[in-house]
Amino acid sequence: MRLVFMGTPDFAVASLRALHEAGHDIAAVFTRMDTPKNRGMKLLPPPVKVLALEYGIPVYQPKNLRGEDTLETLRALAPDVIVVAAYGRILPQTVLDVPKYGCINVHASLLPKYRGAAPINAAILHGETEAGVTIMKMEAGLDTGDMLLPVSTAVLPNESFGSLHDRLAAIGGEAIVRALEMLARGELHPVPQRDEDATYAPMIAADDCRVSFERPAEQVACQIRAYDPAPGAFCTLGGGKIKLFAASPEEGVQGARPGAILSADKKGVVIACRTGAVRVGEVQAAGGKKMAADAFFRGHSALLQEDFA
RNA sequence: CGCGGGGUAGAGCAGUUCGGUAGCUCGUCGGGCUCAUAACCCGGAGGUCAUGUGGUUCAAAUCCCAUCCCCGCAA
Repeated sequence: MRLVFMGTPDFAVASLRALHEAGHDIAAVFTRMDTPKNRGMKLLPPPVKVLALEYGIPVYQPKNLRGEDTLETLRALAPDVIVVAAYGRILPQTVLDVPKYGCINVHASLLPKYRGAAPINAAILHGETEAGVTIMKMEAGLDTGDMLLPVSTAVLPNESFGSLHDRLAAIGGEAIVRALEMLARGELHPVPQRDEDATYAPMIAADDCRVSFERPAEQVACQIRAYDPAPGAFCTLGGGKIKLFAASPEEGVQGARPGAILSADKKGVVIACRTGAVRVGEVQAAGGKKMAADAFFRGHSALLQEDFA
């Protein structure tokens, strides 16, 4: 099957690799432009671009997909299908119409739940016990197309975003390869999404990552795990910003002042919430590296007297 | 040249303002105590203070210069 791949971040890399290793003829890879700004203004290529170049696949990084020249390029590539995985751009109808079999998306949720940009974070944030990947037929709406192949996986207890992300990326790679096999055999059966069951997972805003201990411990723990390891849920301690990682609810704590440090040892620091408490295994203060909470407080013992806020 | 914090013992930090004996908590090793322990007591080992064998100085972790590396913010 001759295809064009569109994707940008690490999640898409797994799919690109799987397709390449399955022997598909990947005529070209479309990805976003190198981000010209980082600390020190470094130009960073998207992960998908790095792998594509490694494979010797032509890479295109158009500013948008509406330009006539881009459309011409796509048509000239004559793909049977376009595979999209976290490309980060809405595909206009003109692009959707190019391939014979249309455009197929690898989406990291069990649709119709969590349409949108940050489905994996949303699954953790909402305490889901099941997550997954849905291979879907793309249409003009945002993740609204017919479902072709859903694959689910259990969310482990206290699992963080990073771990689930990597697993779903791998599952996505396997699923898209399988879906293309089924497509070739005419075995794919589109199933419409029930729009009334749909929920959205919008892009993560900086404020989403701010932790408030004036909430139940379960929610606090989910929030911390939803942004672990990146971008990192944060709060303040002793006037400084501090990120929190490796969180789990702590049993048997009640009535403590929210934000108070109840204990700190090798297993982490226990912080009181509105109801219950959370145990945080790792922290990272501004300017510092991520480290075990135990190690952090060994060098900042005065902060043990402060409250998280 | 986007803004900013940092590099000191295996880990985390203090010391740098105002140059003058290398410190703290933990780990580690040895010993003691204990029914026992991640507890407690005593003792020891372990550091070219990121690099330049750079500059200033009688003397630099500390002041000056250059370089490398790590991280937060912003995008």
